[in-house]
Amino acid sequence: MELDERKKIILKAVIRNYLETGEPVGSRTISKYTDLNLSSATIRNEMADLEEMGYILQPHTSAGRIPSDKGYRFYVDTMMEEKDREVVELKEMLLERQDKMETLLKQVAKVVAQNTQYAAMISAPSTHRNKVKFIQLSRLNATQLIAVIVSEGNIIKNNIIPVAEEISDENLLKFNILLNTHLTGLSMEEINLGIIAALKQQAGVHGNIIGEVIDAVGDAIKADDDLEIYTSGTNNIFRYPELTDNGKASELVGTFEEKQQLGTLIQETLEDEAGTGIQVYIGEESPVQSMKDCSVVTATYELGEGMKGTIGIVGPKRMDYDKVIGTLRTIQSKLDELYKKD
Amino acid sequence: MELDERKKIILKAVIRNYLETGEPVGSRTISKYTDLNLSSATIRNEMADLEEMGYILQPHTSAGRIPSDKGYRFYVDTMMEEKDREVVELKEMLLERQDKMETLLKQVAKVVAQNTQYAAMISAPSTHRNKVKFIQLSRLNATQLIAVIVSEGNIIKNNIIPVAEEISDENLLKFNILLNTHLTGLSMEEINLGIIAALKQQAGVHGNIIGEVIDAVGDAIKADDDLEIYTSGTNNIFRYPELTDNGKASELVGTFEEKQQLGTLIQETLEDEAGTGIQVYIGEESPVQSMKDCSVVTATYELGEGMKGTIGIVGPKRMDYDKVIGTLRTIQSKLDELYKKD
DNA sequence: TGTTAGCACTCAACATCAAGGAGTGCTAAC
DNA sequence: GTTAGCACTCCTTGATGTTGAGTGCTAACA
Repeated sequence: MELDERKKIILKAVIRNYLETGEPVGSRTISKYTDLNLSSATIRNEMADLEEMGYILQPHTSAGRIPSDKGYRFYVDTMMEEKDREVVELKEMLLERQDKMETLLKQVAKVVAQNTQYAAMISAPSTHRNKVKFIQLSRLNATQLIAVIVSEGNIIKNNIIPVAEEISDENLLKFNILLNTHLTGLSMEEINLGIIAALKQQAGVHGNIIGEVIDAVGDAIKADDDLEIYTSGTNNIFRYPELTDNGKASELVGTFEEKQQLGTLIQETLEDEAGTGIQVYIGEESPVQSMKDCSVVTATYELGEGMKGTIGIVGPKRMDYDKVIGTLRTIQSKLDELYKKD
Repeated sequence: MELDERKKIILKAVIRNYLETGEPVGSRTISKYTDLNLSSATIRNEMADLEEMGYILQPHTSAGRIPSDKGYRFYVDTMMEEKDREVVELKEMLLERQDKMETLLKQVAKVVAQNTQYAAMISAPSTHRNKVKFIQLSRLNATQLIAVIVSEGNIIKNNIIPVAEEISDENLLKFNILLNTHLTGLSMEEINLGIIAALKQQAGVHGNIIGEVIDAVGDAIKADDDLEIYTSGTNNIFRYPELTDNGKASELVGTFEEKQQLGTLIQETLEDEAGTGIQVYIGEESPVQSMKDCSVVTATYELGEGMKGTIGIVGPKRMDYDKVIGTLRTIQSKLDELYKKD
């Protein structure tokens, strides 16, 4: 069977109505709601077809129809074609320039959650392809050095390095020059074994310390990998009974607190990124188990120079996709602007 | 009326039974449960007295009794007298020495939550009374300095300082010596206007920059105040219907995510600290609105030298106070040990 | 051939009602 | 002071009926 024009109109009407009310929608409603001028009986026949085709389903025999995952998918796809540039006015949107990346991200998550009334999460931009901008070793005391590593985007990392023997001021200065000349401007991937060997050689007798230092630098960089994710509006899930019934709330709250599983979502988004960087996971499509009853919309944002992160919105399948996608687009561009002012 | 010995026994029996079952407990149950050898009728009379005195209450006319806040308070107080040193075996307790304070705290929260099956939170130890150990200014580029401040306990803070005019290497070195000689060993409160004025004077022409630097140092220290709190096991609240019915879950989850309100709890605990550093807030006693239906047990822990933080456990009023307090005691001593190995 | 009116049917939701039972308060007897 | 007995309360549970929204099917219509 084919999804002809009339079926499409009816399907959209069913979905749109369900998004608004959250109640199963019947044939009579559609008959009045659309301007097709068809009787409820005709609509019923079409709806039976749509059900057979898997776009809608009945919670029980004598109830109206609700969209299936496949139905939502159809809706999202056609909707995204139609209004690709819908601008959404954000209430109380205040994203000031923040020194601290952490504060900025928390703020973004909060704004997104408040505007959409769904749960929001945001991952810190990966520093993966980031370049080292500045390294400094200082002596904290006889047995400890402190390494400060600054990368593009002014992400600062510290690490305390224990050392066996004391290092003279002279050597410390030498190390600093050595490290900065050799490592500045390199991305983390580019610091390979060859460079490390060369550094060790030039460090002479204190070569072993250079080893420890490089390890520490590696540590500092890896530490960033262990997903910094901020969430906001987790409690918005309680607005939607279908997410919180039957103990589902517990799982979802757990996922949002643990953040580990959110990482897989972020990962997935970053990997198969489409043109606009916005993706919609409906129900079973979601890579996260606890979100099989939700829809998840993710967007990659960019703070320039490959500093990519992900924003995610989690809500019921009957979420307001228009608004959510619009909000994410707006946020994307706001973040873009923010960086350009730099 | 007086709370005589028999009444105490009955009250305790009621509470203990209610802690186990979560159901209102009737006179017949108590008559069998205790070894008082009293008939249910006698118990009934006593229970009527206890209700009049406000220790227990009836959900409805023909139901058994449940403890009131006052009842719980009595129970907790007498219980804490009796077994002040109960040792609780912690399952899977693995607190390894962690370089990163953050990782350690998250781990503690997780261990506590898993062991007690309640929601747990932990605040980072305050660096308030902490002493400056090391300050270093470095030049990031022509217009930016980076300040690294290390305090006792190796808490590291960074701050980027924008500067109008470029500073020579020579001056930078001078500044560093100046800052370290004057500020090292001082607590944050001790850095007063007098010292700042003296520093500015000695800095000469670049005095204004010193001002900015001090401000940044202040910033770095204040930044720590904005409560680093980690939570774990928030979803444990779903184990207890009395915490999640009627939309209460939403509020609680919100509180745990926002963390701001948890701050007041932490604050309160740190302020009126008793001997053992453990406090119990039952129902209305809690300073946090959303926890008026919960009990909260908090404990201050110490990582030596005035580095005090707070651990909190949030659960239903019918929580297993014995176990919770035992767990907190154990954690307290483990953390103490951990620091001593330093 | 597509559309529609009509009708019997289904089923969740809701209200009503009775039975069961846990527990109480009170009274009178021990 | 303690206890047995009894009437009473009120939640809980399950059964029963009613309502209403919505369906599928059929036959008639354009």
